[in-house]
Amino acid sequence: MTDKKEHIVNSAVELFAEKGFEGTSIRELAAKAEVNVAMVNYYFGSKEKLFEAMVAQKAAYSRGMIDEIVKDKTLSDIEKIDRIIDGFVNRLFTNRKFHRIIHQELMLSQRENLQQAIVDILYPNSLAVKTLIDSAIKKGSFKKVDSALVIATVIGTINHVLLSKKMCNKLFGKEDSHVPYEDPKFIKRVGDHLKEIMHAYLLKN
Amino acid sequence: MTDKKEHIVNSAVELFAEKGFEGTSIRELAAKAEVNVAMVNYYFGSKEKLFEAMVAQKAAYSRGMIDEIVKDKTLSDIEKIDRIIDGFVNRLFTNRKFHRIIHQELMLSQRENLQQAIVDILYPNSLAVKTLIDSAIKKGSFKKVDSALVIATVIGTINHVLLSKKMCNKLFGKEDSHVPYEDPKFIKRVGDHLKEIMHAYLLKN
Amino acid sequence: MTDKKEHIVNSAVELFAEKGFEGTSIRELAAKAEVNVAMVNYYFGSKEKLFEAMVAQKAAYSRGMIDEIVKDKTLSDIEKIDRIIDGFVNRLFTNRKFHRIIHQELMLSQRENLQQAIVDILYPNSLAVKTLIDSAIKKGSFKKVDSALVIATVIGTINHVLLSKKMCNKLFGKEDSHVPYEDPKFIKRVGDHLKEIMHAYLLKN
Amino acid sequence: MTDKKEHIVNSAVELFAEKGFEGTSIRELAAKAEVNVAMVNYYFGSKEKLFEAMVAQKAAYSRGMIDEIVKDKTLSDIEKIDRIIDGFVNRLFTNRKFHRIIHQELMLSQRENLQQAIVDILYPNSLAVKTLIDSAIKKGSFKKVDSALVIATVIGTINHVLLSKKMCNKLFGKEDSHVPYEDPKFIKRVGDHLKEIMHAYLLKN
DNA sequence: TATGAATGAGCCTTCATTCAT
DNA sequence: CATGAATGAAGGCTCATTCAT
Repeated sequence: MTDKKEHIVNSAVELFAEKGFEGTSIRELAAKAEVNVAMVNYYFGSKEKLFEAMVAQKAAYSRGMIDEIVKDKTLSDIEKIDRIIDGFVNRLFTNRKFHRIIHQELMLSQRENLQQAIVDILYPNSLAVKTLIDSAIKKGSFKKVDSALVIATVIGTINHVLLSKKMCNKLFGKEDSHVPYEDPKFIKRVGDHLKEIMHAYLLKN
Repeated sequence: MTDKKEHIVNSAVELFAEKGFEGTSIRELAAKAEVNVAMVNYYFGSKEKLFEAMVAQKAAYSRGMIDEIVKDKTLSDIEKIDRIIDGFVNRLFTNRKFHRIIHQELMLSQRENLQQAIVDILYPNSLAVKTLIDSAIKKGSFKKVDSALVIATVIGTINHVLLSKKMCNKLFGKEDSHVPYEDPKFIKRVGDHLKEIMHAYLLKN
Repeated sequence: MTDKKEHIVNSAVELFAEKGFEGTSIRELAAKAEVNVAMVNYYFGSKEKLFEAMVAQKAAYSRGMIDEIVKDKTLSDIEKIDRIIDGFVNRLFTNRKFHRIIHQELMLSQRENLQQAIVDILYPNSLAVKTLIDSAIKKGSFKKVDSALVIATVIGTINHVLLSKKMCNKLFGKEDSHVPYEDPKFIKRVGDHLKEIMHAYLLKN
Repeated sequence: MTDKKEHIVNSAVELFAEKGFEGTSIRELAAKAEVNVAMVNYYFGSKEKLFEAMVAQKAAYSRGMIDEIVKDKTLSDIEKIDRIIDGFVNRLFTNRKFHRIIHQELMLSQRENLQQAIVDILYPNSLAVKTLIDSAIKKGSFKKVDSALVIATVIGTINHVLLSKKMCNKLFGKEDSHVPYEDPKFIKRVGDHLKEIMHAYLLKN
């Protein structure tokens, strides 16, 4: 991919995350990427196709991680859960702007086919986690829990924390200028919380 | 509030939830509410002020519930948590369209002052839960946990489930036409999951 | 129809005749009609629908004339032909700008449904003339001629003269500034020419 | 002229005839001619100059034919008229796409200098026919007719028939898929009609 | 109070053209 | 000689809003 195309995509992530799809104008986007307004259509064909191209490119980060962890025979089931939690926390915090876009898009009923594409990308992750837990339950290493909802708790917790800087700072007693999402201590704290919850919830005492 | 004003606000909730703020046009809104296009500006002054008015009106539902539960001296701490979980599940499922809007709004950096208003509305809930847990920890009835993140897990889990009908149906093995958010069994299942998690996490074994 | 709508339609006739459909911009059109650019879409929905509305309105002039002449029992067949020629000459010269648009539109393969509409409007005229001639042939008052092509000769001759002022002036030895289409002598000349031709062609010697 | 240049010109004739000058984009044209978009400007300088080049090249076909017929001493005056009619019918039917463009161009007031060029090309034909008829009138072999309008009738009739396939098929009772312009019987019919008209009109009985 | 008409700004997109190689 | 990339202008259209009644 050429430099300019990539530059446009990166600017798009920023703006779409801040203002949403309809709230972002091509003029604004071109200004941020320092290219001509016509370039966006030249490269991507339309605003919507740029959006799709951005999703296709940036979504790559989410693939594969979970599978590798699940397959790893040196890890116990609960260790796998811990690794998966760390994996999600790191990826969602790192790619939080893109993740915000995905989040918005899933909520809206516009652009149905894009929604389908997103579901197709995210679903395998959820399924892999569910399968892992189900098999651990069968083996007797985990308690009988609602395996399909575990992933909702993990990702939901992270999402909720990523939702609003303002809310986050207020809850954790930081001043407004603090950026919790780049604070390693805070990131660790979220991971630890999830791991403790899951240990308590999944492991037989 | 006159009938027409309320009618407009209700149409606004529907459309803003489906299409977002920028994605919803006043013409569309007026058509759905079956009023004149000029009516919206006449009543509310502007599209943005209609949005704020809608938030102010619909947000009322979320106030008070938690406080009553916390104050109730006939309940144990864990019973209070159970009641709070049920309260959140019921309210978020019932008002899911409005909740979606709030969710979107918190994510975007547009309309800063509205964001502040939303935080001011939601924060007391979070604080009350945190305070409840902290006092239970002090009393020794709960384990030492990260009290500020408990609320994130509760609301985050619910939100994640409410995010996308498509994803939800896929994860829970239902066909595409199923509407999980109106299925009492599904709602109960989410509440049960959260209560089990919280019991395992908060209670000393 | 409101004044403004009619004003826009009239400006549209002028501009479309001079520059064609694609060659005319809505901004230009709005400027000529002294209305806001948004008015065109407000009233007509789109540039194309304005075009169709204009055709529908202006096409009315062409209906009925021929039928009346054909039905008139006080006229001989050749007198009817003469009247029809005069009718066509007058109408095409008077409405030459609109006629030019119709002419252009019939030539292009864009806007197929509009083309169909135009054919539906014009065809009855052609058919009525053909029927008149066929019946006169049967009666023995006209020679056996190719009745379907007579209308082509009448309208084609007028069209060709209306095609280009420049060409016309050159052929008839007038200076470039002359406007033949508003010169009654010239109009009469064209009518006389067609009548002489048709007399010679249709009447048995 | 190189192959590519000619290829572009030929594609231009097709597209300009179907969609008009403004309705045809350089991208479309380049796609049809299977050359780079920059090629058109590279070879011809601009879209307008391509148009002029196309006219200059394709207009050649119309020159000379009439002169040869007029000069031919073995033909009578009316035979010359017959030959001229056949010549026009054949040429206009064969080059009908290019002719359509010329026709459109004469009608519009854009591109004045191109219009002048077209008039300069077409006028000699008209003049030669007029001169032929005037001399025949002087000799007494033709009736005293409006010689300048004869050419309008001949070309106008052919044009009118070439105007719209749809209209033509309707008038001549053919189904919509029929292509009258490539039907030799139909072509002959138009020529015969014109010759009969001209015989009746020009010859003393 | 209520509304159809009207407005100017902005939208996304496409255009003919030019540039750098 | 040829071309993919790039550009500024203009295109048709929709927007939230205001006006006149």
